[in-house]
Amino acid sequence: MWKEKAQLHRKIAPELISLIEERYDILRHIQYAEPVGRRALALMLEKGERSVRAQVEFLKDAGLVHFSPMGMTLTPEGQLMQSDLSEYIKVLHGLTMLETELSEKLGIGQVIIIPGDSEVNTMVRRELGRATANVLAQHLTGNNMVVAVSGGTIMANVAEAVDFSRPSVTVVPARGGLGEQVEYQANTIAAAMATKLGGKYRMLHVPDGISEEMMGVMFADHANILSVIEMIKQADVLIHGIGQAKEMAVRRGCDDEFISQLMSSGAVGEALGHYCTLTGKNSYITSSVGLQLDNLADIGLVIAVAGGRKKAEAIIAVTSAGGQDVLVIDESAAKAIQSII
Amino acid sequence: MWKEKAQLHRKIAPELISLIEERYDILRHIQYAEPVGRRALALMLEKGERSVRAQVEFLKDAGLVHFSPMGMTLTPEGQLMQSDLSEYIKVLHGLTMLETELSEKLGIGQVIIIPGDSEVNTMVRRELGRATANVLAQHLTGNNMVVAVSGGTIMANVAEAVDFSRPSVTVVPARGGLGEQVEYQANTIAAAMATKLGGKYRMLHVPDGISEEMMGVMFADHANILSVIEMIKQADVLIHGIGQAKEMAVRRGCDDEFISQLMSSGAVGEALGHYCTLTGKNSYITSSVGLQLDNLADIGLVIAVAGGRKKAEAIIAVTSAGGQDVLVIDESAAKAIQSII
DNA sequence: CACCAGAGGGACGTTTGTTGTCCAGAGGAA
DNA sequence: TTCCTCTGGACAACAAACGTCCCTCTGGTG
Repeated sequence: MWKEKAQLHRKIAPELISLIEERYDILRHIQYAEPVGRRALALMLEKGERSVRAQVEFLKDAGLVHFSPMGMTLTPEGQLMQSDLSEYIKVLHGLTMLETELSEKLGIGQVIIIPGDSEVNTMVRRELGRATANVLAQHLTGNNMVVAVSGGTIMANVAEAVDFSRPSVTVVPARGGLGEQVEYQANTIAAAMATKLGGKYRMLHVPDGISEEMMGVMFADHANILSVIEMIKQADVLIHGIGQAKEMAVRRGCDDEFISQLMSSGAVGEALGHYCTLTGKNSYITSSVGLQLDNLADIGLVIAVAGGRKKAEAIIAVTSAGGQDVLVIDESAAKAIQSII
Repeated sequence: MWKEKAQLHRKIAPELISLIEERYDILRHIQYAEPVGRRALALMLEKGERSVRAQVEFLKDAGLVHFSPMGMTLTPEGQLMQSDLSEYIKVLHGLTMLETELSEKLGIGQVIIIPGDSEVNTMVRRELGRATANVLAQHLTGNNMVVAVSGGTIMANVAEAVDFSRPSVTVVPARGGLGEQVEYQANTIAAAMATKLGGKYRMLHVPDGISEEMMGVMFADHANILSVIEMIKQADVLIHGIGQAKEMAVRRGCDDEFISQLMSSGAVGEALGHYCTLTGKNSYITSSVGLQLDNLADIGLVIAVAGGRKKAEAIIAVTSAGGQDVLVIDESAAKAIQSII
C-alpha cells in the first residue's frame, strides 16, 4: 500500500531520496562506530568534513544523535529511526541500489531503472521512453550531431517522448532492414524522432541480407546510400532496443530450421541484428549494412533500452557483448536480471 | 500504517515536505488555470518568477506538466499525481496546514504541532519539550536576557530538553507559588533550566495568596524579592504551561465550594494562576506576585506549551486571553482544538 | 601527575547553486 | 498586420554550502 507512496516520492521529489539515504547512512555509521567523531565519520563516508557536519548537526537538532566530548552517539530515538528507516530505504531506494549493483555487475556506466513492469502497465513503457529521451537530451549538446536509432516498439516510445528541440541534429537508422511493421522500423523511428527534434533525418532503404558490394548493383542511388552509411558509422549517439533472440527471429520471418539452429547455439538476446549468447558471444549476425554490435567504440554514447521480465536474459546477453554506456530498463527486468547474475 | 512513514519523513527530512508541498501547490494552480504562463503562475503563488520556473522545469522533466506556446498544462500523469498527492499531503503536511489554520484562528504568531499524543506516548512529551527549547534557542540571542518560566510537568520537560548554552541568561520563575510537588515548581524548573543553560537563576519563595504589600511585613529579605519581581516584569522571554482549570484548582488544594463556583463561572483553562473562560475572560486570579496574564505586552516573546486532547478547551481559553506569541502543542490537542473552533 | 589524541565548535575564503531580471524569438488573437 | 503573452536563454547579484584551518577542552594513558 505504501510502496506506491514511496514511488510517489521518487517522482515528485527525487532529490529527497538521496538526502534521506545520506542521513540514514550517517545514522548507520554512527551506530556502528559509536562514539565517533566528525572527522572519522567523514572519512568512513568518504565525504567532506563540513557536509557531514551539517547533516550531523541536523540530526542532533532532531534529537537523533547525542553529542558528547567522546564523540557522537545515537539516542534511543535515533536507534529506532535507524531501524525504521532501514526498512523504508530498502523500498524507496531499492531501485537506486539495484542500479549501482547492475551497473557494476554488467559493466555499464549508467543503469537507469524505471519503477514498475512495462508488460503490465503501458505507462511504464512511456516512462522508459521519457527516461531515455532525457539521457539523450543531456548528451545532445554540440552542433550537427548524429543520432542513430534502431527499430522496435520501445524505440517508438523513445521517439514519442522526445520533447526538446535540437535543429542541428540528424537522425539516422542504425542499420538497414525492412522486415517489420512500418511504424516500428528504424527508418520510421528516425523520421519521427527527427521531427520531434526539429532536425533532419536520413533513411536507409536497404533490405536485410544484402552486402555493401551488392548495393552498387541493386540501387540507383547507391551514392546517397553510401553517404548515409558513412554518417551512421560516425554517429555520436546510438539508441537501440534489445530483443529476445527467438522472438526476433520469428518476427523476421526466419524458417524453423534456422530458429532451432539459433536456439541450440545458445542465442538468447538480439540487438542491431546480432544474436548473442548469455556470455556475450555473437552466434549469428544478420547481414545488413550499418553499425555492428562489436565495433561500437567509435560511437560516443550507446544507450540501450528494454523492458519486461522476459527480456532479462536478452539484456544480459547483449550487454555482455560490451560497448553499452547507458542501460534503461524497467523494474521487473532489473529484478529478473538481479536474480540471474 | 503508512502514516507513520509520513511522520518518519517529517523527522528525517522536514525541509522536503515544504518542497513537496510547493510542487503540489504548483500542480494545483496549473490545473486550476491551465493553460497558464510562468508569470501569471508566479503571481498567483506569490513567489519569484525564477524559482517557480525552476520547479516547473523539474515538473516538466518528470513528465507532469506540458509546455506549449500558450502556457503550461497538466499531463494526464500530472493530473493523476495531483490527486494522489492531495491525499498524501493531507497526511504528511496536515499538521503544517493545521499549524497555519490554528495560527490564524487563535491569533497566535506561530503554532508548532508535534505529531502524536503526549497522553499516550511519553516520547511526545519530550518532543514538546525539545521543540519549545528550540524556539527558545532561536530567540535567545543578545546578552543578559531574562527568561521567566512557569511550573508544571511539561515545563520540566522543556528545561530537560535545553541542550544549548547561554551563560549570560538569567532564569526566573514567572510567579510565586509553592503549592505543588517540588520538581514541578517554577522555582525548581528555573534552576534546572539555568543549570542547563550554564546561566544564573533567581528564586521567588513566596506562597500563593500574598500581596506585594504584605511581603515587606512577612519576609526579611523583601528587598531581594522585590528585585526578583522587577526582573520578572521585564523578562525577555516567558515560557509557561497551560492547565485545565479544574485540575489546577484541585491540585492547588482549593475547597469544593470554590471549585464548583469556579466551574459555574465557566472557567476551563489556567495559566500563570489565571483561570480563564473559553472566550478568554479571567474568571479568577490567584493572588500572587509576578507576571499577570493580561499584561504580557512588555514581554518580548511569550511561549505557551501544552499537550493532550484534554487540554484543548484550556488552550483555547488561555490563548483567547491574548498575549501569546508561540504555541507549542501536540497533534491530539491540535486536532481537538480544530474540532471545537 | 602530565601529556596527548581526538572530540566539538568557531571562523573564513572559495565555490556552488539559487534567484531576480532582463531580452529575443515564436506563436496565437484581435 | 500588430499586439500580446508565452517559452527559453543569459547573466549578474546574492545566498547557501563546502573545504579548510584553528582553538579549546576532555578523557584516557604512560
